[in-house]
Amino acid sequence: MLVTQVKNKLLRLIPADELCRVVDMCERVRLGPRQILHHYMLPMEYVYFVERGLVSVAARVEREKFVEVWLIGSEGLVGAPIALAADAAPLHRRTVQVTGEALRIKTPEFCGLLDSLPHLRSVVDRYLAVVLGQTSQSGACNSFHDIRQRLARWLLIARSAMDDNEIPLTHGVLAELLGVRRASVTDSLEALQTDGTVTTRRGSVKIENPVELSRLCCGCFKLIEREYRRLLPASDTGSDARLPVRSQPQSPWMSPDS
Amino acid sequence: MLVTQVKNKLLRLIPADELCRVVDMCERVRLGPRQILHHYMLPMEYVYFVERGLVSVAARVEREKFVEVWLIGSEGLVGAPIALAADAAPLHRRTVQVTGEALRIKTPEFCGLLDSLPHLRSVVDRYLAVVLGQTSQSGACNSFHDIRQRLARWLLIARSAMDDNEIPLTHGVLAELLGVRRASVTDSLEALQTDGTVTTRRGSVKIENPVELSRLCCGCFKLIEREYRRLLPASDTGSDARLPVRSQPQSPWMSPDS
DNA sequence: ACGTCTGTGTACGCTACCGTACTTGATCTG
DNA sequence: CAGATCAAGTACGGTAGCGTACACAGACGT
Repeated sequence: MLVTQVKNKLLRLIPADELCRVVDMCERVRLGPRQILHHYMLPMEYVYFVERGLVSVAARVEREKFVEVWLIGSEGLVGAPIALAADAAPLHRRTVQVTGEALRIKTPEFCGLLDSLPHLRSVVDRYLAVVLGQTSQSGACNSFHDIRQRLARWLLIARSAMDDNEIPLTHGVLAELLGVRRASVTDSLEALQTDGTVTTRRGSVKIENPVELSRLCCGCFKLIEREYRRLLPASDTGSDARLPVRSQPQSPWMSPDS
Repeated sequence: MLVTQVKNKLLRLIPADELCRVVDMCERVRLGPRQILHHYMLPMEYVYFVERGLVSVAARVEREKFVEVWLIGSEGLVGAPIALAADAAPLHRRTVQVTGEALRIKTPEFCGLLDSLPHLRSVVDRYLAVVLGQTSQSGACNSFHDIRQRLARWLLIARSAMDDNEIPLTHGVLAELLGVRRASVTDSLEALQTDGTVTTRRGSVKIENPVELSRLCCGCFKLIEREYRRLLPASDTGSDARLPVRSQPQSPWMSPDS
């Protein structure tokens, strides 16, 4: 598999030698519509570095009723909590929401790589910190902001995760993910459309004006996005990104920048 | 400091030799009422192993308006996300809600210990997995269940965190934490009181019947509690528990300052 | 072209929860 | 003991979001 074709942003943050080791053990798979990558309360066979598409992680709140808790696109990894405890990811269900593809690797092999590839470990750890921030901020947002703002936040996060302004999902699916009525989504989307920030077609929402949308949204999105950028700065130079020097094994603590 | 007097449940899960190394670098401090252990967006100077009392972690949802995202008692650690990235914990504010005491250690020294004490690392990792589960489940719960159920969940989690049926907080504080009106808390508590599961005094709520309360609550609490027990089984023997460890201490990578 | 299916617009009554604010009761202070 | 302060109970109108339901429209297969 050609390393230079890897699109996953976490993988693109690790140096070429480690990247090769990882990619060698991966297989490229298609993420089919509504495919369940991980069932609720079952062991996780693979972890997936998403290359294209969108995967949602949802918590069970009732018999056969799930609400999304975080979102994974090409900036992330499906199954990251495995890195914290090999048996650590059973509360939630991972479902493909937008088809695409991913590099997948068997869980035990992934754990092995984490132990031998320090940059991979570091990137996954930092990604987990972002997920925790994103999830907790969204959770607070859920209990405080109205549906319109939460929908705006969701669309903006999805846009970042997919690197695409077009989000091919129906109102019904969006409603499920947000844990609200389908009709509420329709109403909110209409309002956003009136503001000129999005347009809708049957089965798809397109973000026309992200900047304006982000202004209409609550502050939660900006906090989440800033956190991602702070902990996982984008590598624009591909797999040859300059990588941070390993140093100061005694004290990796650093003071946050301004 | 006497190692045998350590009450923190995470510390009690690591073997005696590691425990001594940790405790040697800690100082025992009092957690005063309404004390802010970590301000929003500022570097974290210390991490705290809570020995008694209750600390809440809250996300900013508006100018000077915060909503709780998770809860820490003697079963946990204030500042755990530091273990994922030394600069990883700035989105939220940590406030003492119930006075008590804690063992605190300077952040850089904590990071150093993580790299040299594999059992400590393992316990903290697993605790982080629990926090992620708890936070995400609560977030979903926030957008789906009514105030009464969320209050019941909160009380049960607080009870586990404090190991005490008496939760010395006013309705006003509970309302702040849940992100709802003070009057709504009064109403819900009254309902729970009618059911005979709790009693209230001025400035305090006592759980009279945890089993029944947990039945009235949504399923979210049970999921959260089960996850804690699964990943961090209680050590009745003090310090001889065996949890899996990472094979390689490391992770000194720092993000390039931007 | 046809019926069929799935997605979207819209409506209606209902309830949980909100903002506000006033009253009563408990605790502290001088 | 008197007065001040803070917690808790209660009330009331307003509304966001709910469940349900139905009609219409774009897409699709035969």
